[in-house]
Amino acid sequence: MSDDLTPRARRLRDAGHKLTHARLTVLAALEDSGGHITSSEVLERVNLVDHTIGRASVFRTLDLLTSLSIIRPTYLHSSMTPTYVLLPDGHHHHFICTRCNRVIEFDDCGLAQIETDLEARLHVKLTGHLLEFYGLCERCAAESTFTPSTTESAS
Amino acid sequence: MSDDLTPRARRLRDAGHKLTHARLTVLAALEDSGGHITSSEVLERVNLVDHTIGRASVFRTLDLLTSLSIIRPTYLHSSMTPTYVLLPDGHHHHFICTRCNRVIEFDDCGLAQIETDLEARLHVKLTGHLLEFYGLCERCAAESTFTPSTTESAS
DNA sequence: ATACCAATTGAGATATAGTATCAACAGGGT
DNA sequence: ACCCTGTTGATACTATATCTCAATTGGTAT
Repeated sequence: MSDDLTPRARRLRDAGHKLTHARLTVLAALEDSGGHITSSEVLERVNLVDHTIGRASVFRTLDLLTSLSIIRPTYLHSSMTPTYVLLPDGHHHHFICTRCNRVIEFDDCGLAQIETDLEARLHVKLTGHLLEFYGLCERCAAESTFTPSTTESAS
Repeated sequence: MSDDLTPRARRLRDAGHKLTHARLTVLAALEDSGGHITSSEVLERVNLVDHTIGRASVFRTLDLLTSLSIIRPTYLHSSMTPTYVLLPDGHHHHFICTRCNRVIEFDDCGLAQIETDLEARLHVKLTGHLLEFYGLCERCAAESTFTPSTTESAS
């Protein structure tokens, strides 16, 4: 019963999953990164630590962690690869500039009450949430004040 | 100036983009679907209407619409393909069961005040938001009350 | 209408991401 | 230590998205 596990590792085990080397390595890679990491980056980090871990296991672990609301895939950059965010307390919030892809994170969301209401209303058991705001960051908003595309001077 | 455009088409044009056949077709496909549609499904629908429209244009349009906060990619099923949701009034909210992937949508979110605060605090211009709740739906919650994995017959 | 120009397109080759398969292996309860 | 079952890793394979660039088209000025 060595309980020197990280909280997330414990959640994995408590949900009935084995704490395998591959899974713990993926989890460590995610935690080291601090979140906002793509699957390719996870693959890369995992490979540095132990190149015998297969790609399939990494993807399987990402899916597993997602189903446990430990991480959540989201789109930040291209429409190709998801970026995984850690959900420290089951939730995460950020702002994404849809022009330059800058991400601003923040903590408070004031959704506790809404969550409670929703559980009762939809008869569901919530494990977390992700709140994404998007728009233009300060700089991009200023730039698009001039002209939409190729900032041509209006004569 | 034929203004018999859909509101979303107008937003496209107002943002300085051309209303091309390809773009309008993709937009129509999205609107017909009602949202929660994968890129493959969009491709398929577009192809039915006009098979001369290239894949690249479909993806380009999806990215463009995303950058305008007209749609938003999100993960519902696998970690492979994003599912696009329409953002009718710039926002969207849903609950996703992390076990069976069922999606429950709902309208109210009470985030108007939070949005206003955030704009002032982060000095950004918000165009929309996506609020995802996840957890277990009623049925899945009931099932996992018994045994984690092999829960087949509830006697 | 017509002409013009830049934004946009389409085709498909290419790159990238994720999945399927299955024998071999290892976690963890007994 | 043993066993059972969940899990793994290798790789071939499929699915998905991007790149390139000549050709086209939307929209505006004429």
